[in-house]
Amino acid sequence: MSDLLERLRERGWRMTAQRRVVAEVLDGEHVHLTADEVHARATARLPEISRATVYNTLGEMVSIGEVIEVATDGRAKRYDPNAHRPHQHLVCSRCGTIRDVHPHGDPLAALPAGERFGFTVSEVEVTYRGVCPDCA
Amino acid sequence: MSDLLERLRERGWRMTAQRRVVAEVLDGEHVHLTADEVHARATARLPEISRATVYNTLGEMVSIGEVIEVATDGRAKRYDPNAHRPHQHLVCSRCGTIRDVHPHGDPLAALPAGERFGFTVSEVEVTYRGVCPDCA
DNA sequence: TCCTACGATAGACAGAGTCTAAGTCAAGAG
DNA sequence: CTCTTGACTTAGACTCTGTCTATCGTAGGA
Repeated sequence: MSDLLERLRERGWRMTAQRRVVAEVLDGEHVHLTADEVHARATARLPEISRATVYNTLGEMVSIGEVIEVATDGRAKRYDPNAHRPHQHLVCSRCGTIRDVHPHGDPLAALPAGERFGFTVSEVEVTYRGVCPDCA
Repeated sequence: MSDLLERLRERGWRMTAQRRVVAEVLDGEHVHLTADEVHARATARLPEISRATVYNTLGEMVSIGEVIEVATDGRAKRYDPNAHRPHQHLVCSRCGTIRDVHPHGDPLAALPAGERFGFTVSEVEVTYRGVCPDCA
C-alpha cells in the first residue's frame, strides 16, 4: 500500500501531514472520488485541512501524472489514482458506477490524418456506457 | 436549413419566439457552442431572452434527442445539433474548441467480452484531445 | 537550533448551472 | 375574433465546483 506516497517522496515532494492524508485517502479507495469527497475523507483524519489544499494537492498529483482526472458527466471531476497503467472507463448510466477497463488496440490510430484538422492530437479518452449487472 | 425547427414543431412543441431563436442559433453554427454562447447569440436577435430559458430549451432538446450535450473537462457543456449522424469529438485542450471527427472502425469492438464485467454496453464516446492550429 | 522558502489556511471570488415565484402569451375552444 | 388556460418566460437569488490571494505555519537544510 501507499507506494503513491513513496513515489511522491522520490519526486522531492515536501512531505506534509496534509499531502500524506490526501495520498492515503486516494490510495485507499477503489472508487473514483470527487475533490469534495476527498476533502470530506481527509477531514475525518485531519480536521483542519482546507479545501484549497485538497484542490492544490490533487492538481499537483494530476500534473505530475500520478493521478488521472476524470470528468464523467459535467458534474464534479473525479480522481483516479490508478494512473500507472493506461486504461479507459466503463460507466453505468443508471447508478454512475465507474470501472476501469482495458480495450485492445490503440484508439488514436483510428483517427486518420485527414480528420485531424491541423490539431496536434496527443491523447484519446474512451468512455463506454451501459448498464451494470446490478441495475439490469 | 432549420429542419430542427420543423422536427420540434412535429413533436407538439409550443412555438415561441425564444425557442425559435435558440433552434436557429444552434442550427446555424458549425462549431459547438456553450449555453452562454447560445444565450449571447440569441440575445442579439431577441434582446429580452433570459438565460434560464436558454438553459431550459437546450435541456429539452437534449432530452428528446435532437441535440447532444458534450461535457469536456470541468468547462462549460457544449451543445451539438448534429445528433442524427454518429461522430466523435476532437477537443482543443487550451481553448476548448470542439470539432466533429469520424474515425474509422467501431470503437465498441475494441472492448473484449472479458472486459465488460457483465455490463450491457450500449454506447461508446471517444474524445481526442490536442492543441488546435490557432493555439499552437 | 534557526531560517526561509515552500506549503497551508480562510475566505472572497468566479463560472456554470438550477430553482422559484410571478408574469406572459400560444393556440385551442367557443 | 375573443377568451381561457396552462405551458412558457423572466429576473435574480441560490448552489455547486473550483480558483485566487494575502497571510500564517513549518519541513528540512545549514
